[in-house]
Amino acid sequence: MTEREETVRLRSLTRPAPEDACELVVEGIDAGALVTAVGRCSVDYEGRAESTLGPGERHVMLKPDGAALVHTDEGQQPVNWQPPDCDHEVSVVDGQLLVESHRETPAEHLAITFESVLQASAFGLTDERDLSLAGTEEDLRERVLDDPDLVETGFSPLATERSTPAGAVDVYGEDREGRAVVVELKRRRVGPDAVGQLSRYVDALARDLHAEREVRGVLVAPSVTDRARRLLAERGLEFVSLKPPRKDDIDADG
Amino acid sequence: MTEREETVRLRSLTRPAPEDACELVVEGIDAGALVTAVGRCSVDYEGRAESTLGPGERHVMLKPDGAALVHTDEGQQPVNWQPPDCDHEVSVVDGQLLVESHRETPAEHLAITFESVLQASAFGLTDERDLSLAGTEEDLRERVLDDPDLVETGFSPLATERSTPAGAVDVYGEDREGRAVVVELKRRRVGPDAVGQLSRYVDALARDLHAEREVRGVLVAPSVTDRARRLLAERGLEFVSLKPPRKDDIDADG
DNA sequence: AAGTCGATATCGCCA
DNA sequence: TGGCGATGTCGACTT
Repeated sequence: MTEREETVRLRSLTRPAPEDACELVVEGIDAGALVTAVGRCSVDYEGRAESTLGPGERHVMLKPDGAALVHTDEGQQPVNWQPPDCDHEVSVVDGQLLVESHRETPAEHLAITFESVLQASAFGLTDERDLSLAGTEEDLRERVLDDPDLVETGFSPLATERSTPAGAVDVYGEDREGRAVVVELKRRRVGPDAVGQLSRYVDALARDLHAEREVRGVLVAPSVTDRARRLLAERGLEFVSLKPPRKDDIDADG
Repeated sequence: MTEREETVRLRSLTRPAPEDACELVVEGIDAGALVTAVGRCSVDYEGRAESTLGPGERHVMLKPDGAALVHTDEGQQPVNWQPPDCDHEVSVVDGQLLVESHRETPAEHLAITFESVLQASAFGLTDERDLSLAGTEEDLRERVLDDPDLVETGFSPLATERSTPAGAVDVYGEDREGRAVVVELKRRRVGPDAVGQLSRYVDALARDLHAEREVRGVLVAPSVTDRARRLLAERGLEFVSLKPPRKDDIDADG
């Protein structure tokens, strides 16, 4: 006989006593719910670095995959967090709700101590999570492979992610003269770091190929900064202005 | 005459009608509250890239600084978001709660359409926000400046953030022989990118200084990957193993 | 488990 | 405001 148990969609408590908040959070985590607790708390972290955060009112989210987020009223990023696959422990210590999250490799521990809880909620969520994203570097690569002349008339792509001792080259190919060409793609305006990356690949490939073989390096991006342009020139590297396609462009290609 | 208005600490609705959810969210935003809405929704984004996300149950957070976050039940990162300083608009369209967030420079628009709302809350939060963090690259720099012999016996730091045509050098100094030394600091194990960064600085400084002047490059980090070690060797660069101090070490220094 | 690199990276600092 | 680099970056993919 099977007990038909309806998934608990929502449990919520307003200004709960620490023991009641603890029970809701524990049962929510056990049930695979996304749990939130809002209230005045302090946060201590120790792991890859160390941090302490004095008392203040914050929004705490515990996800069923083991992630934890502490958000203040400002900023896109959480002020403290734990990544997915952490173990959450919830308890009441000295009359205060204590939420701890821990993982190994690397060893990291987060402790959130609540002076008071304004609201605690447990949400049973289901999500297909089918995000469709366009305008990435991969889209730019497909654009280049579809029409290599956008890089340069007569350019012939031979491989993507071609490995070198310095890392994998985005697009490797030959120009109309048969010279080796390393293409580094960036979806947005680039600075000196991208030039360094391209330069590394060109150097590594020049060592790998026979010495007499010339290797050209081409940075493909919407634009470059002044400093990046100078570095490109110093190293004999080239730049081609190209943006990742918009969704409409991709559709039109079909 | 001043009306003494107590800050609304918490307003919350369970399974509200779209109109009621809309009112709560609008008034919450106007009051400078952190607003959350949990429910089944679809999300469309257009800006630096483009994305669509089909229906699913998610947690939406609107911060008083203009940030917006859409969290699924998985992952540390939001599936969609807007950065701070965006303008939020809330309305009911075709009987559905619609939350929009927009900014210019760059032009970005986020639209969240709710099929249903499980819970909507507005939290009036106050936070001193005094995060203390240790174990950063800055801590590592202070450790090196306090005891330059940790880099090498006789090393003399002359400047931090010394500018070069390729960017600013973390620590610039001289070795016991009077040779110029570029030190690049990293708080954690490094890969090829850090070698490229150091290499750029050394090249740029060698150009800037008189040609006969030798410029050494030293990467200071806890450890390096194999590939990074090979790249260092190829370019005649050096590595010194050093970690950022823990909080206890910093205290002991005082 | 570790290496490598992209990201709507975000964030802070400085010119 | 844009450039530049750090981040407890995260996340995906490969080895």
